[in-house]
Amino acid sequence: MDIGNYIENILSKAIESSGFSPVRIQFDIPKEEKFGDMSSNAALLIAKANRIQPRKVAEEIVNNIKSDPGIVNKIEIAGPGFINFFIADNFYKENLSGILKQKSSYGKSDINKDKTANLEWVSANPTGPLHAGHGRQIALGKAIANLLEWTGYKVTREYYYNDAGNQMNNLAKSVYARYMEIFKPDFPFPEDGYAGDYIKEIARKIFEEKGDSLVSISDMEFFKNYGEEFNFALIKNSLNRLGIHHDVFFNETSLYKNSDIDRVIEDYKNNGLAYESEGALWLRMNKDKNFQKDKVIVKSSGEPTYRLPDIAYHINKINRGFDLIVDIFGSDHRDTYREVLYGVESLGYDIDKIRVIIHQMVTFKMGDESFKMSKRSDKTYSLDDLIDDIGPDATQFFFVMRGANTHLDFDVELAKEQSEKNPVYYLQYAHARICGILRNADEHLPEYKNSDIDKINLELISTEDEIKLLKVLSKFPAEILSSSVSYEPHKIITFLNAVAEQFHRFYHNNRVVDTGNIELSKVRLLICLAVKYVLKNGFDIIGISAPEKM
RNA sequence: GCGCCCGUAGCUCAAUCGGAUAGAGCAACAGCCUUCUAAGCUGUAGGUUAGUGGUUCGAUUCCACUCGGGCGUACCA
Repeated sequence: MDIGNYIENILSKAIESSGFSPVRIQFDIPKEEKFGDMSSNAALLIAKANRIQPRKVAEEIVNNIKSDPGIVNKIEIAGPGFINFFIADNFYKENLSGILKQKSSYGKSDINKDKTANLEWVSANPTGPLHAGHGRQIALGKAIANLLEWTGYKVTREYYYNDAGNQMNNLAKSVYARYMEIFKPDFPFPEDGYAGDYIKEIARKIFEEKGDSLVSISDMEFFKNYGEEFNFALIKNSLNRLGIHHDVFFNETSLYKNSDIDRVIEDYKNNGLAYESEGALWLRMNKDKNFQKDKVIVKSSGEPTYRLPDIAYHINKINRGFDLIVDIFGSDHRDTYREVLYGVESLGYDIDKIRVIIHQMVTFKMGDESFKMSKRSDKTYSLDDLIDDIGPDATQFFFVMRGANTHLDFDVELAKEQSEKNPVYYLQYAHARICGILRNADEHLPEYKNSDIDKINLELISTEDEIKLLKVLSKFPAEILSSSVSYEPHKIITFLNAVAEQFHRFYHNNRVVDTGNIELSKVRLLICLAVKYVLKNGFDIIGISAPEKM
C-alpha cells in the first residue's frame, strides 16, 4: 500500500465531509520529526480561499478524518494550520517483507505501462571523439532512460546523426591533408579543419593500408567514409565504457531519401509559413512567442540549414507514435530547439508529448586550471581521458549528481581521489559493507537465509536507527516517481545518500551478526538485505556499479 | 544592445508546483577502531539565500529593478 495515497484519500474525504470545496492536496515530508511523517497545508489553502481562520479549518477537518489507528498513530495541528500525520512504526516494519519479496524490482511502478518513450541523446556527428563536456548529456540521458523504464515506459534509446554536409566534407579534407603531410610535410592544412591528433591517427592508418596509392585521388569520399567509420568506433567505444547502448542510430540522410524534407518544405509553402527572399527560403517566426526574427531553412545554395531536417526528424518521431519524446541538449541549443519545435507546431503537430531537457555547461577544474568544452575552445579533454582519469562510475555519478540546470563545476582532482572525499564512494561503501556483513553471516549464521519473510518477528525491531532506516527505504518508490516526472535523476542520488547515511549510523550502533542472539540477528540481516536491494536498484537507475568489496 | 539560464556556508551543491528553526559533502576544529570494512560514526564552527523593493499568514522559491556569471543572438551544427 502506498502511504501517500492513503493519507491523501482520508484527508480529501475529511475535507469533503467538512463541507469545504476540494483543494489540490499537497504533502510535504517535514524536515523535523516533531512535525510528523507527512504534513499537509490543505487547511491553509482552504482558509485563504474562504477568508477564514486556518486553524479553525484544520480543526474541522481533523475532526472528520477517519483513519486506521494501525497506520496513523496521531494527527496534530501545528503552526499556522498545518495538519501533521504521524505514521505508526508498524507500517514501516510491515513494509520490510514487501521489499524483500520485490528485490530488484522494488521501486518499479507500472503507471506508464503500455506506453512508449523515445529518448534521443548524444547525437554527436562522427567528426571526432566525444569530449568531456558531452559527458553531462550522456550521463543524464542514461539515467533518465532508466528512470522512465522504472515507471513502466518501453524506452527506445536513439542517436541522431548526420554523415553528410559541411562538417563531414571538412573531416574528409582534414584527413586528406594529414595523409598528404606524410609525403609533403608542408602540405597546407585547411583553415577550418579539425586540428585534433585523432585526424593524424586516421591518416596514418590509411597510409599503413594504402601506402601512397591515394596521393593523386580527387575524390574525397574514401577519406570521408574512413574517417566516419573511425570516429564512430571511437564514439561507440566511449559510450560502451559507460554502459550505454542505443537501439536506433537514425541517419539524417534517410529524411532526404524518403522525401520527408521535401514534404515539409511543400507544407510550409502551401500554408504560407515560409517565403523566399534573397534566394533563400525563410521560416516565418512568431514574434509574439519571443522569437526575434525569421529563420532560414533552405540556403540560397539549395542546401537546407540544420533546422529543416531537425523539424522533419521530430515529425518523424511523432509519426512513429511514441507517447513521450524526450530530447536532451546543452544550453547552447536553448534557442534552436525552440525554433525547431515552433516549426513542428506550426504545421499542426501536437508537440505536447515532446519534452526537452536542457542542461547547463560544465566547467572542468584541474588544480588551478579551469576550462570549458566549448566549440571554440582549443583545449581538448576527451571523454575517454576523463574516464581514464576518474573511472566510469565517478564519471557517471558526478554528471548526474547535480540538477541539470546548474552551472556545474566539475572538480577532476576530487573525482579522481579514491578516498572518503569522493562522494561516489560513500554510497558504494554502504553497499560493500552490507555485502561484507552478509558474507560474515554466510559463515556464522547461514540459517538466516531460511527466514520466512512473511513471518518476521517485527517485535524485535525496536531501535530508533532501525525504524528510521525502514522509514527511508519505504520512500524509494515515491522518490523514483517524483524524479521521473521531473526528469531529475539527481534526486535519486540525494535519496540514496540519505539511505547510506542512515545505514552507516545503524551499522555503527547495532551489531548485526550476533550468534548469541540468533533471532535478532536474522531480523537485522533481513533489514540489511532490504537496504542492499534499495541501494542496488538506485545504483542501477543512476548507472553506477554496486561493488561487493572495496 | 536583445533573448534565455544561473547566483544559497570558505569550496561543490540540496531544499518535493510558496511552508515551520535553509540542509549535505569537502575543507577547519574536537572525539570514536581487542567486536560484521574507520572509504565509517559522533560533536563544534560556518548563512542578511548577490542587492533593493513588492505580493501574503508565510518567499531561496513568485513579480520588478540593480549588480555579477554563463549560453545564444549565422544562408555553422
